[in-house]
Amino acid sequence: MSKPITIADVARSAGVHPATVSRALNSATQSQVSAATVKRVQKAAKALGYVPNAMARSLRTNLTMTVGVIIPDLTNPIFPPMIRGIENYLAPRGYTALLANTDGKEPLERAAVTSLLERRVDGLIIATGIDNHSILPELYEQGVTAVMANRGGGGTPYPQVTGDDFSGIATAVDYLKKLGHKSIVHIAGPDNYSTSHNRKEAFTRACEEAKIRYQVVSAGALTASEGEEAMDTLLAARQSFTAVQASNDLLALGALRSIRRHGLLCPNDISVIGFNDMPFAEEFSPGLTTIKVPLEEIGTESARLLVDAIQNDKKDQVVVTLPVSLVARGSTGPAEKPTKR
Amino acid sequence: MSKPITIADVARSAGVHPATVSRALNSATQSQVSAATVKRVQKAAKALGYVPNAMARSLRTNLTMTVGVIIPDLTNPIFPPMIRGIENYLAPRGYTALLANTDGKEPLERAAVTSLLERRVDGLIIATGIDNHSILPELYEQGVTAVMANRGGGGTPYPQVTGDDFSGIATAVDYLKKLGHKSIVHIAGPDNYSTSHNRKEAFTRACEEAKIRYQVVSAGALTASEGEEAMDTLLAARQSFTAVQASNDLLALGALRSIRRHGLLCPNDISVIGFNDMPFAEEFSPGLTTIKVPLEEIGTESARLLVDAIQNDKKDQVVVTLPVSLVARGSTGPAEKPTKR
DNA sequence: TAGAAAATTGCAAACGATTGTTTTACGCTC
DNA sequence: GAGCGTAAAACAATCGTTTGCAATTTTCTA
Repeated sequence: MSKPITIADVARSAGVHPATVSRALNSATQSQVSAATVKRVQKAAKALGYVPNAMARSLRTNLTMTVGVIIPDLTNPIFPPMIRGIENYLAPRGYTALLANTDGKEPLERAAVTSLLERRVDGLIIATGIDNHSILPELYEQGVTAVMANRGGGGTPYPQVTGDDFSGIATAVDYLKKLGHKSIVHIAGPDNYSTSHNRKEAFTRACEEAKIRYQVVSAGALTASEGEEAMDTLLAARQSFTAVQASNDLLALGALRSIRRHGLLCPNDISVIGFNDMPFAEEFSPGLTTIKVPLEEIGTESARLLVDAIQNDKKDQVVVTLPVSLVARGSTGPAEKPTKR
Repeated sequence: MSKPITIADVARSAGVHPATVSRALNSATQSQVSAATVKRVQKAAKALGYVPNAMARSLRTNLTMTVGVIIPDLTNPIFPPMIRGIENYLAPRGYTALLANTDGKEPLERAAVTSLLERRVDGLIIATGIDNHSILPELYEQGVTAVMANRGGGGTPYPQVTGDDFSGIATAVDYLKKLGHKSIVHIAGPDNYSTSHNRKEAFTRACEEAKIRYQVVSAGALTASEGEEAMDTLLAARQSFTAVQASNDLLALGALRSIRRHGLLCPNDISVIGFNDMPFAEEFSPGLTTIKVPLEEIGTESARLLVDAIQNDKKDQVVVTLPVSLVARGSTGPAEKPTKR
């Protein structure tokens, strides 16, 4: 930031041409330079504290070795593990991830995408949930390489990586059924999130197949407070149900709060089961039974697909569905347990 | 990625010189161009789908409008709020944050810093805790603009933004004293983290001033499992204490687990109080009494200082200490409550 | 209406790397 | 010792912008 050392400075100091410095410092072209000069150049570079200018390089090579990651909200605990997975795959391969938070708002998402495209990212990993806005087709048309993580492709043939929502929900419903529950409720998220939509669909299907009485309520957003509100209205209506399956763990958390606030006991009065197995779900009170989604693996796999698409110019739509599993904790128990109510 | 539209294409299409396009599209220089041509250029740019190349621009202007953010571990829940604060300040000012995870390991941190410097970030926000490694002085010597978030400057005069560890600990100790506790334990983090160190110091000082019997044990890392282990050994030694104050909430969480596993009750047998008020601390069982640190504000403030330093070339060491407050929840209660043990 | 001032626009040189194409130098063979 | 092949280094163009300066046009002013 004070004294910018360029390749020309190094060249002068080593007594060679800039082109030779460039070749000597790049492992792919080092063979074109005699071992002696490589040594000399490296020494000079180190002595001067030369730091290559990635922008100048990218301008010339048309490669930024940079990947944009678009997420709705970093404070939602399911994302950090995904990002970790992404970075774990990317870093050893020389790529850097550029994170962009969008709060799930379309204008912010547009701005983020624009900013990333201006920076000429080599590709995009998109994890924001909203399905129906127009960005995706636009991107696809522009020829932008991208992968969808934990969301659908919004009509585009982009590769997708998700957890297995259908089997997860089926497992949850089955588990509740085995515990003796005969009437259960699904707290769904907004329907324009592909995961919310899928889970809701999976739920109704699973219940019908299992011949269990069910009911679906919708929360306005995937947050604890929305979950709490949904449960409040459910309890106020004094519906008869003994278990709740929520579209994600935050909604389930809200449900737990509401149950507690109404003086009821979980799981004695109502069992609750979430989805995702977000960090700290086991610390809830009671510990949350949920469907474990391999979040970090979703990240890794997305990154893998993206790098593959970038490097091999692949265009085929791959859909990777990762297996999920039930984690039983304290928030679920047998129905009709002999208790007050 | 398919057809790169450049400023020259726009110029041709609008029938003007590239320089005019550049000026017409940049709000700072728009005044130098007639309103009519601005319109024409903008229309042409939109029609062609022109996306400016940020790298070419940066190369010329020597400004990337980019800030590097170095954190040890994104999955530690105290960081997402900080990052949110940073981005909230940065985004409206045209800056983009580049995140780098380092896992707290020095080699990874070096690699991250290198990568960021190659990308010519305008400045760095550093939130990794380890105090004694040599990167900081090197950076300072190189003239790199940086701000320390939630950590010390490691001997450099970089600006710092932290929560008020001393008053926070004092408040916690005072609170425990008022509850009647007469012997308390501090679970400290690694001593080379400036916050751990400060909190430990603050603790011993506060206890001595309050004339309370105290004891300090050290955890190997700031994780729940280390906290659990520390508490295990404490309980195994059957020390006489009625309250624990942990260096951060994760350690406190570990303590809660250990207490539960030993068949003891919190707060009846032992009170626990954490530090940070990380997200979901209130969901623990019992809800964790802790010292609330304004994490998001730390982020905002760090970003503010950094942008200030970048734009005004400031070099003075500012130290911002933000006020903290006690949040009382279920994990603390009166000492000597008439209960088993 | 000539001439000067002001407003536009065009020109061309950077910024710092990479890389295809020479040029130079060296070591052999015959 | 001339000719040739090859290795090593140099040359120069290029990537897409921005911006100081010059050239041109427009707008005033007297």
